[in-house]
Amino acid sequence: MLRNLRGRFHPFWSNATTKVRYSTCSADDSHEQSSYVPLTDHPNLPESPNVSVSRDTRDYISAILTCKNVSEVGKIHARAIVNGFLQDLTVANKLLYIYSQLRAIADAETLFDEMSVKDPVSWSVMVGGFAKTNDFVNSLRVFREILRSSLNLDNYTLPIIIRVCREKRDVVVGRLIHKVALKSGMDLDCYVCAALVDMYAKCGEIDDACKLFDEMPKRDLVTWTVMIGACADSGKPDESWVLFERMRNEGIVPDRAAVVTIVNACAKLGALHKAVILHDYIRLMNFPVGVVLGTALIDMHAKCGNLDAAREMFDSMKDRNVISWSAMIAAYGYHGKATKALELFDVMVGDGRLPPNEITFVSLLNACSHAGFVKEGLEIFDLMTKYGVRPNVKHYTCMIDLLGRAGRLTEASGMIETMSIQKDETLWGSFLGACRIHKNVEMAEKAAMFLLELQPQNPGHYILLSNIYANDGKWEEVAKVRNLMNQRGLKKVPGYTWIEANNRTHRFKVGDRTHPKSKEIYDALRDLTEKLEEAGFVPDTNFVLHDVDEEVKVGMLSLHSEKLALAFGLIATPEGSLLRITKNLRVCGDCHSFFKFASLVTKREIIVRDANRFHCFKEGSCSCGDYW
DNA sequence: TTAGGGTTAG
Repeated sequence: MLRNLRGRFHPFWSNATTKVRYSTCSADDSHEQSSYVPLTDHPNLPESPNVSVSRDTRDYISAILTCKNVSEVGKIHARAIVNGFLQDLTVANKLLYIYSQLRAIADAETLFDEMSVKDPVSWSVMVGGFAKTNDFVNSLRVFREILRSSLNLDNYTLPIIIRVCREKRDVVVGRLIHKVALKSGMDLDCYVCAALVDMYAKCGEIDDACKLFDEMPKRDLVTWTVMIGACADSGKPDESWVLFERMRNEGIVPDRAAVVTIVNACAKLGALHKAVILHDYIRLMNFPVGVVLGTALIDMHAKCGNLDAAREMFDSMKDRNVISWSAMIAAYGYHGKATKALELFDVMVGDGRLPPNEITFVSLLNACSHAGFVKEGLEIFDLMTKYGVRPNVKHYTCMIDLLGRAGRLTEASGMIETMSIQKDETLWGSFLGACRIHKNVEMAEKAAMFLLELQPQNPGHYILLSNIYANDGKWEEVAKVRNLMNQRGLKKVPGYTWIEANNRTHRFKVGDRTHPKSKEIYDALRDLTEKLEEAGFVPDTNFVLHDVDEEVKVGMLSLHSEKLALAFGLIATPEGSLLRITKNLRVCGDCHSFFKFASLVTKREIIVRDANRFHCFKEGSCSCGDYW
């Protein structure tokens, strides 16, 4: 834009560099040198933009702020040059700012380079301008120039650059910047601290995030919101709920972003009762339910097991975007309702206004995979390219899952071999899972080798491989894998199961004896196991070695956290009522059969939330369509 | 004059 302005609006542009002009022109003599020309009458100026400007700085500022596009800014920029107002840092900075807001970073950069005098605001705006266009390299470059200069760090630039570290997931640089800021002796305000907490949390350093949050003398709404989201993202959504309550007790009223964050945390918690309370609160407070909050509510209800409430929310929304549609399609998918997911997709594309995106297709393929809809899944996979969506590794993973679960291992293997994109551990994990279900040791070995190469520090892969060998009676191989795991100092971290009973959430881990009703729980489990055995339940020995370390601790019984939660649910809720168990692990085959028999024997409907799907056990059947 | 937080999958 500026290149176009040269020579067109001011003769100086055509025969000298701007740097010379600025170097000979100080704030004191600017008017004298530019011999003021009325803004509206200068012969070289184009038609007046549709904004009111005057010679006064304040008028320039307000005129700049009314600009809706770069062309309008360019016209005011030209007038500022002509009338010598570019010497005014307030005007120049505002131009820089508006260029960066409009993502015209090249124009901002040209102006910045031409400014002979710059203040901290100019630098800060440039750091932010590059960050806004995701040009993190240049954003960091400008920030480094600030560090090298005599300029002081300030509370405006720091949040921007910390955010850049967050986006790059670069906690090393983020931590370094934090240290430099502390060393400078400045007081870090809420903006900086919120950015730091968020950066640490998104980089997986939740302990650092918590420490900083706890040490803050004062916290505002955004800081609380960041911490609530951080807990949810790091697998502690129950703590998000406690923090939200604490925040409100301190008199801080949540805004829409905070509400979306806690709704998201509640979705991860999978607590039906809390979901109801939260939605009631949102209605009571009259929070406008726009697209974002509406979509978060769809997701929350669905993940808390209430598919009808999710659909009701979806239907009530005035505006929906591709995320809202994808969330509803995904919800049908992990509830085992592939037909509904496919129908909704047809409605979405039939309307034609919202093209499906990558995630819509992942959700659809997942729905097909969980329900065993191989033919439909293959059709959807072919359809993707028609909508301009190129299959990525996640789509391929769904396809491997789909074909693998259906026992079409050779086809799945062929797809892996011919795909041109990089294979990741999830893809191999999916294939390995299928090999295990269909007891193909040879293919499983191959997949496991790739997995161990990709993630040598993941104990889950070693356990899976040793279980596959154990299944095949290859005890020497089992010992080798176990030894390798021990040599590398790897131990499987036990997962937790949550169950909601009487409006409270209880958490169990394998062999847990910390619950106050522990004795009753174990008695109930023993009784139930006896009844299930009478009804024909045989423990699945394929999973004997699963979490073997914990099993040694609890003796001969395979007390997985899921089973403890189920036993607690049976004693804590009235007979005949619905049981909802939400968890963060894959339900193993043994537990899956255990739930199936339990629903038959206890006449209860049991809903279990797995890592990424729901299983609804009713009178000995599972509606999820998952086959084990 | 410049700054921080929110929605879908895996």
